Amino acid sequence: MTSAPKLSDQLCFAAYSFTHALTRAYRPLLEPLGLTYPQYLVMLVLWEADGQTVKEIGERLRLDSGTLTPLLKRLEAAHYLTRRRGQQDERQVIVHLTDEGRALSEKAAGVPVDLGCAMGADWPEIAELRDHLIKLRDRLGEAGCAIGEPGA
Amino acid sequence: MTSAPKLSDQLCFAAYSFTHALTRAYRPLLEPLGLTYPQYLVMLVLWEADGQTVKEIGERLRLDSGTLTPLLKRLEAAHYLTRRRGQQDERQVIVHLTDEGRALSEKAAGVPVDLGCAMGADWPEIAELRDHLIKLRDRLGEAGCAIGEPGA
DNA sequence: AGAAATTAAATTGCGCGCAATTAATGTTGG
DNA sequence: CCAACATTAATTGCGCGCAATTTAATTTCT
Repeated sequence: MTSAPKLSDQLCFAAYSFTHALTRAYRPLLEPLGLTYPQYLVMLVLWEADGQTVKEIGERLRLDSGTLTPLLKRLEAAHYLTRRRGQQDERQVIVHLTDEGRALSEKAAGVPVDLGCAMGADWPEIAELRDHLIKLRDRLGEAGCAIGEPGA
Repeated sequence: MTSAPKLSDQLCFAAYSFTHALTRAYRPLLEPLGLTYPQYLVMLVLWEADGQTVKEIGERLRLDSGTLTPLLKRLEAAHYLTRRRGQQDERQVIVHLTDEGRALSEKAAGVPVDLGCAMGADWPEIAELRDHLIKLRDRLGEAGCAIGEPGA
């Protein structure tokens, strides 16, 4: 009875330390590109579809404007993208890749390959892991378990 | 050929967003205890074994003194622990729980249960997930794949 | 049309996480 | 013994992540 409840903490720490190990592994790969890992995620989103609003990028990455605004300003200062107010809706800011930002995607092509290699890249296992993580993440988001209420 | 390499990025983002969802889920549970998630991790380590050095805590949690020193100072200011230089080796700082810090472990007993509940708590699945994450984390740490060298 | 509510982004403040450096203590080798 | 080296924490600087607030633009309701 005393050992079972700890398991969720152990999973959480495993995820926590795994994520930090990941961003550490990405660092040397992304440094030549002049990107941090969160900046790389934003570039991935834009490479997939250019011209998104801050809100759209935030929904994709689950980040808010408090995180994204300064991050996007840094990417703008690095000349990888531009930020312009939408003309039909002046509230939103539309983010466009520059030529340099678009070109970066080719230099970044090797990154996921190297990363997969560093992880051992057991492909089916990795796909299964990803699906479990996403399932649990979405379940946490719904918070169907009276979270916030003190435990019995 | 274009879809396979993206998989590692997808796993990384899954882990990244899962970890953030986790700390978000912990927040309302830990707030009544006056702890952040990293602070909770430090307390877990000390509840397991009191009187560890900063280095030992850091090895356990994979954090360095740049992160731990200010964090421990906050926990000291909250009267959950004390920090004293070791007498046989003045370089190291030994961290001891206060009575209040020890007592906190009882108030925190419900946290992993609530968390497990919020995740759906399919126990065997969670154990498997934890083991996979730790295996990949440790594999990344070894970096046996010429990481840091630009990809072909 | 005009007031109230809503939405989007920016701003502020705080706590990590980590690289790089510094300061102080210990250890080792000549 | 003492100089070179190693180890432990602390410090500095920067980039997230997020809660809370603010500002500006748009929508909605009457």
